Amino acid sequence: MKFTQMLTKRFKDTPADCQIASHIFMIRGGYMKNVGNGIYSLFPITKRITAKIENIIREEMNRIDGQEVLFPVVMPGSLWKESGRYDAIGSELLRFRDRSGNDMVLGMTHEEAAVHLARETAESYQQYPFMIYQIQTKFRDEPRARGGLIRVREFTMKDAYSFHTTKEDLEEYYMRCHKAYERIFARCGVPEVISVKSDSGMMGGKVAHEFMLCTPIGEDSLVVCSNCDYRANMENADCKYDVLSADIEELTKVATPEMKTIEEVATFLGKDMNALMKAVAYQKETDDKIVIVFVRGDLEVNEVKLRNYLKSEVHPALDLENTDVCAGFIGPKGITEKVQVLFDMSLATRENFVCGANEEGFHLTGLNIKRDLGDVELIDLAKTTEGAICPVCGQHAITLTRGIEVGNIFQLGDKYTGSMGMKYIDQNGQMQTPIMGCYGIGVGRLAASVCEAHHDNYGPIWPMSIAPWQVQLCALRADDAEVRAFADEMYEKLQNAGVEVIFDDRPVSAGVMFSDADLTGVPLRVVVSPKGLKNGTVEVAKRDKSMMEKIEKDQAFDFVIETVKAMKAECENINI
RNA sequence: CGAGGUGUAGCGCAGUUUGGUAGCGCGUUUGGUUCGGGACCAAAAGGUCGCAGGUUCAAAUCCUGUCACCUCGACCA
Repeated sequence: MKFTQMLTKRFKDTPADCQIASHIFMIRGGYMKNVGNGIYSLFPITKRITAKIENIIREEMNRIDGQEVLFPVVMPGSLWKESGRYDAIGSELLRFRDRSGNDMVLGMTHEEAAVHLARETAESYQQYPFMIYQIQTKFRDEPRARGGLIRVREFTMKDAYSFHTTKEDLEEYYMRCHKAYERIFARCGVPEVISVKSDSGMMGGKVAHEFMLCTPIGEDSLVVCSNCDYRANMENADCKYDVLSADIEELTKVATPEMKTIEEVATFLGKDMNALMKAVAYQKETDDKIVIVFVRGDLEVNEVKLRNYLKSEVHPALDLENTDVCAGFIGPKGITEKVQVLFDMSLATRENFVCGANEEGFHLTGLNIKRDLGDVELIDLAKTTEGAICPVCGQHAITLTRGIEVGNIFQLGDKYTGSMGMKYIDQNGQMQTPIMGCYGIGVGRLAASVCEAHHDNYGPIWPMSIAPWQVQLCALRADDAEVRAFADEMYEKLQNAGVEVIFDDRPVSAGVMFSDADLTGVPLRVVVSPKGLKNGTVEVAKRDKSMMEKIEKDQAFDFVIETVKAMKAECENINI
């Protein structure tokens, strides 16, 4: 590709709306153009990167016996009504009507389509197991797109669906897929991507993992044990606590006028935050009932755990009028029966809690759960914290970090095959429901994540495996006859040798050419200049600055070929 | 959905307080001089100031509405 012929434009100034590195560079470097909220057109440079990522994904999916298919982007709503998700999913599912007035949806994921495709096709146990996948456009009407390609509404996704006759077979295949994902991320130049135990969310199913690139700009909070290999998304990280023993005190009512927040009460009574019992109020979406969650004062409620326990969407309760609870002084003792009350596990860790007295201006001290409340069910509903106890190894080794979710895998079980009536005939001639797994990777998000992981102040540093081109050939002074002739010949020879070359043949100054090359992020750069040719050399440099050499011009071609080959091999040298 | 912010040339911005008919830098085009880290000189093109309505002799500027985009939040009773 010659630069002079390419549809591209770069910007010196950081666009006003960009906050994170990948977004800044991908706008400044002319990688993409915003079309609407969370919707982008991709320029050739980005299409080349995503095509390479897609090929790596395709190779790895095929390695685990995946069969590539293509589902439709637009589906009849009736298909989604079969699984129940037409009504279960909120407004992120874009619904519309066709000219006949039929309900239609834009595909945001394709479990329904996968079951639809397979259910009349895989009739016999002999056809199992199998996996089908596609690489295709998804649309999710996200409440808030952000960060360039990190969170968009329309995006390309690889989504795979496996079908099995036994749980053991699903579990085994799930692990194969886990390994394939590790290979994909390693080959794309981000071997640091980790898998964490995750909540299955709207997908349903029990076991799920997310693949996360750890970075401060990540949208998810991750819980990582620094002592063992326990890793989980904050959303469903298990909690474990030390138990503090103490002499049991009397239950006493104390005046705490105007003390409504945990901090105020703790300070006023001279107690630690963890001696308080905090009440957090929620409203269930299913029946609008108010739920009060009691949790230790130093902890926070994990709403995902709460949602899963209640099997209902929950919202912070803003209005406690007409509930008979005394805002600011809510306590478990003598609380109104109009609300549902839940107790977090953390309340088992100590005695003598301070809690609201359900009376304006008063709290109770010395609350002993067993003595004062009887046998109450303690549920794990809290968020874990930095330095907490690891639920696996038991050490105080929990650390919190943030991550971008670049992929996920789920064991779905029979959620879709069951609801959509998929059956096969087993060895005994009996009708059975197969079980499923599903496996996704966001292609554009992965590209942006690689940029997040590999960039410097001047632009992205693409790994050789997914770089838009392998070599950037810069002709400094393309108007110089000798330079032009040498660069033209080098371009020709490299192309003939199968090397992907972007040839900057513009008559621009060195500064412009180098800045643009930095933004392009091609891993190997060859600079042909009058000065160099006078000394009989061309310059060969790596984008990551780990190499810069002057090579005899007669040997330059061979040197570049060898270097590209070595850098490619380095990307493929993974031990998974 | 809640709060805050911003909409003026392809990009970055000034101008809005105090109404007077739009400007700067980058980029683009043309000509010339330069040439190894975003060169210089000269000339030129490019904007119904997000949109709609209102006030006024006069609106980018004031008022009302609306749309779009950005950031934070969606939890401590």
